[in-house]
Amino acid sequence: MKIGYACLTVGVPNTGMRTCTMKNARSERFIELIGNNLDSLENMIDYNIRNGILLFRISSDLIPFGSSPVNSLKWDKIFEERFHAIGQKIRRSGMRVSMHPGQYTVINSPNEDVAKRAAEDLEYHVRILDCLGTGPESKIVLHVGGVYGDKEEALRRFESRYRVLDDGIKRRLVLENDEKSYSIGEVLETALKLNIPAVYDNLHSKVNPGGSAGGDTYWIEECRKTWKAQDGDQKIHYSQQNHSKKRGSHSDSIRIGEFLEFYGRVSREDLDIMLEVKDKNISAIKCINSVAAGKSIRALELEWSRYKYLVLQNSPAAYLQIRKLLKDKTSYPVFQFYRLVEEAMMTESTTGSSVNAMQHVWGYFKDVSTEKEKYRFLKLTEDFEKGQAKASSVKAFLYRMAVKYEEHYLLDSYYFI
DNA sequence: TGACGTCAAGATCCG
DNA sequence: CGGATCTTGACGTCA
Repeated sequence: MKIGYACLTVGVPNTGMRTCTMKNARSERFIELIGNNLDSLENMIDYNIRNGILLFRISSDLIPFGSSPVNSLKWDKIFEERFHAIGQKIRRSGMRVSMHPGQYTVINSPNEDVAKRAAEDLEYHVRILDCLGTGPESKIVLHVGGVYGDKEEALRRFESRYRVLDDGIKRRLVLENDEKSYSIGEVLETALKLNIPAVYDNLHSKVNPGGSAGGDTYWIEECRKTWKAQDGDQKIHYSQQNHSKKRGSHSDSIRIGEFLEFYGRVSREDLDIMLEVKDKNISAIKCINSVAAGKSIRALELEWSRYKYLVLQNSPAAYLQIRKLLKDKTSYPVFQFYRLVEEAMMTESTTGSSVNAMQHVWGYFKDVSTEKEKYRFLKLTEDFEKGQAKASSVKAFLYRMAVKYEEHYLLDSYYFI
């Protein structure tokens, strides 16, 4: 059982994907960007290994214009060794990586040109995974596509287009239900017919349940039948509704109570859960810690070191409660811990509590900073208290200080995200 | 023709 | 000048 996250790692330096616009699309630029992106990928993989995250989706942005004729670079050859080194880390750690072309890769389009580009895009994704040397359990997730006024016909077109895809694509391709057009029931029908593993997405299914009823456990059980031995463990997507956005929008963070309720119903050793959530790795660690019974409290102390100044900023009351909660070193009060963190995140910070947190962070620099820096901090906090400066400006300054004085404890903090 | 979603590049504004 | 903030780009479907 693995829990993971998609594409980007938040709050970790040098993990960003860079790209360029069409008008800057030149080989030299590509080489520079790909080099940067492979470094970022490696940093994300390293981070995942350090944090026990063994399920990860690699961003499609790894190679700029990777599936476009604009990029004719032999990037697989040029960066062969880099791919190999990163692939080795993935394989040796037992990490399972996947990819997921976006909503614009449409294999069943009536437009032949669109379908052809979609197939090329799938080839691009396969090439990345092949370069990394990952096995057939390393999947590429795809949606069925559009409806075009005739779903039967659109499904038939998906079928015929699928049949002529390369075997290299077929051994990795898996089909996911979407929130608009193809419900999990419809996806399953096609998946069974074409022998493609089906990925159940709980939120998509809630928004687009299709005709037949059936809950999470029912559909996961049905999808399980489409996963063969060589496909690896069954994989699902899990996300939660963002209540302040439109239906189907992913939440900023995973609400732990809601997750554990779901997990309690569906969990099994041979099921992998890919989280789709805005705060990515942060929620992944939260969920991993929460389902690990009897982990050492050190795991929570590590989490506390990342959350504490953010909690202090929003809710000094929660801050004190968590400190109390973590006093008993023989306990593992993971649920209460994350509930208190969530409570703090829902609390609006006051000017006073914000300044208090800023001063706690400043404490790291009090003795090492220059006079100019001391003055700057004083001025910034005064301005903030008078409403003449934003909290983000003060925090940006504190972050630069943390970088300059290499305060790793602070650099790992969620306070700056 | 614009909304949809996603992210960063690119442009512009501000002190 | 640097940092913060707004706009654009790249993709295909659908109203």
